[in-house]
Amino acid sequence: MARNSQDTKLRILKAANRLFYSDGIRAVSVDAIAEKAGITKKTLYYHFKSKDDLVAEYLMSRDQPNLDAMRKWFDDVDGSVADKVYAIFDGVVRSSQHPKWRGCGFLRTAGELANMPGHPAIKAGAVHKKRFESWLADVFLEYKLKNSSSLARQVVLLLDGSFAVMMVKHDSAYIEEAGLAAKQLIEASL
Amino acid sequence: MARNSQDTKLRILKAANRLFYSDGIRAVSVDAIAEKAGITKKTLYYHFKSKDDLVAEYLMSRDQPNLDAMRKWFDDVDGSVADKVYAIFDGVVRSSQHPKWRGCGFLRTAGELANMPGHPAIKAGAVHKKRFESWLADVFLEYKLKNSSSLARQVVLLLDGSFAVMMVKHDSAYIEEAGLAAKQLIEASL
DNA sequence: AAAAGGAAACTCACTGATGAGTATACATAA
DNA sequence: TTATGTATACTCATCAGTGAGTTTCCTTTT
Repeated sequence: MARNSQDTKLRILKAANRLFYSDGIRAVSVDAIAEKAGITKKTLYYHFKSKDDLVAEYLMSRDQPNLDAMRKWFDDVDGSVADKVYAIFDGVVRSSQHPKWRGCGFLRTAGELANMPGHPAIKAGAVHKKRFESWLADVFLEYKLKNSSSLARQVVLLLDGSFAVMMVKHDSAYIEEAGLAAKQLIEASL
Repeated sequence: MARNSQDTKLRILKAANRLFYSDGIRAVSVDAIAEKAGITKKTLYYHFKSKDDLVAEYLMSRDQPNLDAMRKWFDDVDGSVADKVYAIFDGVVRSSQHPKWRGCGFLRTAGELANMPGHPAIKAGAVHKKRFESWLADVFLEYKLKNSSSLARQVVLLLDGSFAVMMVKHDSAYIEEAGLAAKQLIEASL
């Protein structure tokens, strides 16, 4: 067994990632994560001071990868800004086909911890959403759209709306509909 | 203590309502609900066959009241359809000021139970969202808007997007922004 | 170069609390 | 007296977190 701190910590985080995203926060025990990571619970507590701490680190570790995925979908499509933003929604549609897809981990975690407003995991979610919104606003500004920051918020609302609706009705047509609405709002701001 | 079945069942449901909505599903124990209702756990299990059953009934009991609130906000405002729909978002803004407000119970429950796709509580959420969407579509049809059903979906997406974003960033400006987007989309369909 | 020491990374086995659900019995209204 | 409704007191599983001790590896001393 690797006696390398970074390696072990990463394995724990990876196990936490899979289990928390798949089953939720309170549904997953620290024992289950330790077992999945192939270490004992005490070792887990050596690397993370509490379950709450682990939850927060789990979400922080998702910030950059999620952002990168969105940007890639945007960048990889040729066309107008509206088309490129629509490509983000299309990327989410494709992701949602995967059997392990469970929507947005940030939103689901924040919803589950709604009675703990100051929880670091919720802050991590706020940071992530903010970074995405800022990136969008910058993009819209580059493309010389009117009301770039309002528009960015509206696109965020539509995207998170897609995630929300998908939790209840597992029908990706809603994501497409949100993409169309986003496209329309962007085109009206040209 | 009232030995009236309906009365007791209602008290249990009321207690479940408050606790589930406030703290989430898995964070609330059956013991806590029984205590809040002023009965013993055994009595609770006499009226509900399991915790899952109670969760489902909790959400089903919220369907009509939530729908009524939305309709009232819509009806109580004079103006164009766009104005009346905006009033719904404005109603949510006002609700969100209340310290006990925790967003949409249907979405939060569905998110928490995302690993149990067939759970009756998620079905109850789907029914509720569907009824709201259908009502909106009917309203838009009455007002002779183009693409009434698409438009209804877009408004639903914006509203649920508001709930989602509010879970993470407690800033009601997002609800207003969603309301403005909804207004704009509706006006474009006149 | 070899031994000693100490810190870092780990395990085993446990605690006290709490979880969902139940066996049995008693009370009340029809 | 019988069905309905309620209570006391339990079961057994699982929870987050910990106490005490062990292994590995690197550094320092001789």
